[in-house]
Amino acid sequence: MYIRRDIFQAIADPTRRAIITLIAFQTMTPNAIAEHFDITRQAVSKHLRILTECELVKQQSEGREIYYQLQINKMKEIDKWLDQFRKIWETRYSQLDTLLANIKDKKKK
Amino acid sequence: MYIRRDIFQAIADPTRRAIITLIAFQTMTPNAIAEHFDITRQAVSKHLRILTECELVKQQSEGREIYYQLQINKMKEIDKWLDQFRKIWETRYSQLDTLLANIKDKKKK
DNA sequence: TATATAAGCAACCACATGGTTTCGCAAAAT
DNA sequence: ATTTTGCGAAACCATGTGGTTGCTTATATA
Repeated sequence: MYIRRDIFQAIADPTRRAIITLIAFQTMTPNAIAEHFDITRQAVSKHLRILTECELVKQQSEGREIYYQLQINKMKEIDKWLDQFRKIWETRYSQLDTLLANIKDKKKK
Repeated sequence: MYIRRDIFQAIADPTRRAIITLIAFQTMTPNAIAEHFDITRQAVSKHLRILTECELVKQQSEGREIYYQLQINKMKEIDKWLDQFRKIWETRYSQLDTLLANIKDKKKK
């Protein structure tokens, strides 16, 4: 067993996914984020630490407040990983298209 | 705490991601899969159980062998979740395009 | 200056996770 | 008929995870 702190582990937790969605459009402070959940601010802080560690989120201090911002580019890593499968499902679809075309063709004859 | 057995939790583990990639193109038996890793066949079996539970994988018995097949369509759920962010990063890119266009424009003048 | 507020950190806890070994069972091979 | 093989299930173990409470520090505000 080893310490994993990658983006896939980060998005595994539903609360973390909700936080990501929440701050996707505007930066937010831990307190503001915590208001949306039934967990303590400290728990939110721990989630934000994990998100920060895998660079999904960036801090921005403003006085005693810390605004957290989603690093949307990091999300593309998931998209990139999906690419290998996207190729497959597109192929399968085109095969289905061919199959359907053949059936159509046979009916005509 | 509650039991999570969703696709995001399934792909959180690196070994599980490797298994998914491995069987993406051809069905494989647990033994054949286990040969690719430094873990026991039983450990692979546990991973396959998790993948089966969230319907990422389907079994296909053939005598005493069981072939595991990736349900590629299930992978689209991740793609679907990414959609909300895809919109954002495409907007940011078009904003960047506008910015670059403006700079170009100013140079001309 | 004293106090309230925002946030991180540390210690703690119950339960989840990923691995192992051992076992049992059914199918194939001898 | 006996042995080998392929597999899953169960019990067990160390470590990870997600939450809590309590504390400290820094900035605002009375």
